[in-house]
Amino acid sequence: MTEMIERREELLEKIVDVLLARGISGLSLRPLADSVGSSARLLIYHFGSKEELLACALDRVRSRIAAAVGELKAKESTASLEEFLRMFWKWAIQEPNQRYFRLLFEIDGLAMHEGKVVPAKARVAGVNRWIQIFERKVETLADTTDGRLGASTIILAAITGLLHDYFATGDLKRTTAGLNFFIKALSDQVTSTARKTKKKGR
Amino acid sequence: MTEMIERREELLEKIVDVLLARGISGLSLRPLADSVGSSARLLIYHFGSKEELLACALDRVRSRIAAAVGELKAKESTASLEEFLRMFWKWAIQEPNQRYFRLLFEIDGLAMHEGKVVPAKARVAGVNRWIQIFERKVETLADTTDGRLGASTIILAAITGLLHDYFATGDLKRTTAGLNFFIKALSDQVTSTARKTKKKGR
DNA sequence: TCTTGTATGTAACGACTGTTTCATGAAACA
DNA sequence: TGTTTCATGAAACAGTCGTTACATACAAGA
Repeated sequence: MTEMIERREELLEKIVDVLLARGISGLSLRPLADSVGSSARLLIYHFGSKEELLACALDRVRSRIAAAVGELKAKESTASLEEFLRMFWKWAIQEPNQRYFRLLFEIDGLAMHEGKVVPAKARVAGVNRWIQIFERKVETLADTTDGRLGASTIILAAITGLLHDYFATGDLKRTTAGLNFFIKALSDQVTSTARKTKKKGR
Repeated sequence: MTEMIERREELLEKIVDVLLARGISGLSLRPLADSVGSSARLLIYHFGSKEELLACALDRVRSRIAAAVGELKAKESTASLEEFLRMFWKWAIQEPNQRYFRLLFEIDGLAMHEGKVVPAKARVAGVNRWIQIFERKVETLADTTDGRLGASTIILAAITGLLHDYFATGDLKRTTAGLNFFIKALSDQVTSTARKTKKKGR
């Protein structure tokens, strides 16, 4: 009983590694099985079907990411938004974290059309749904809930877009320049919001 | 001779339509052929191989996009950066233009790992490489070439990220709020840059 | 009229897909 | 010891993949 679950977990970790290294599209059972030292027969035996296997593996990926992001957040909990953005960027483009985002981008890309290539469950792991990372950092940026939601959204979008750009072009200098420009614009927003808030006497 | 090319062009247009509607991943010859009223045999006959076919089709996609973007740019050539960004957003999320971006996101996603799923040629069509769209609009945002490159990069990244977000979540209200926040931050940058430039006596 | 080249259909090829069937070994439990 | 359960391998299944061989029209040029 426990042994079976253990073997499953063991396989799952290896599968996740393969997924992170080689991506999900075009992945088929036999080569995957070879990579993890197993057989297609056994993968089906342990997971029931390929779809279930992928669902489990991607769930595991999400857990890994959540844990890694949680660590980063805890470590930088006292950082300002600007500092945190720089930390996050630096963290996101370095291995092995970069692989997480590459895989998420791939999954989001596959979900752009209605095909059933990626199991439905997996989509919840997409790059979006990350808004809450910045939730406590944007309080100085806007004085309404809607404003703060917009601020979180654009911050996530900017980071997402910059990562997307960097992964596709490999141009670290230009993308970092983009981040710097963004952070500068945000800082100015902070001061102007602070000024406005003070003026309103809040 | 001409007839053969004509038939090829005819097929190509239909293939592009299918590509835009259904995406590229998992697309195989026989179903594609059915959709365009042909046969796998003939697709190979006309294009030599599936890879060549996809390369041609994606090149055609890129042409269509370039033409559409060219029109938009010409129409809004006198618009300010802020106006242009709103126009571009409105234009990008409406059909049929939305399909272009969905396909580009899918292709970029597939290119995140080294698989040969997408023909090499196709990658030049990615969402990046669009920097020059904003090249003449960012002059007021920074006073150095590097600064302007950073500005273009973050503008493209923000739009890219917002589109990515909208396509994945369908949340138009929040993503539009994000765009508004971004445009406001940009406007403030414009005025502060203008102030600085004036102060410098340029 | 005969030849030649273009267009198309039918069928097949070999490789690969996810999955299943059957067999067997080993271990745990009665 | 006998029975049952779990783990694994070998092989096959039915289907799809991109591609090709073969046959056959039809049209144009000699």
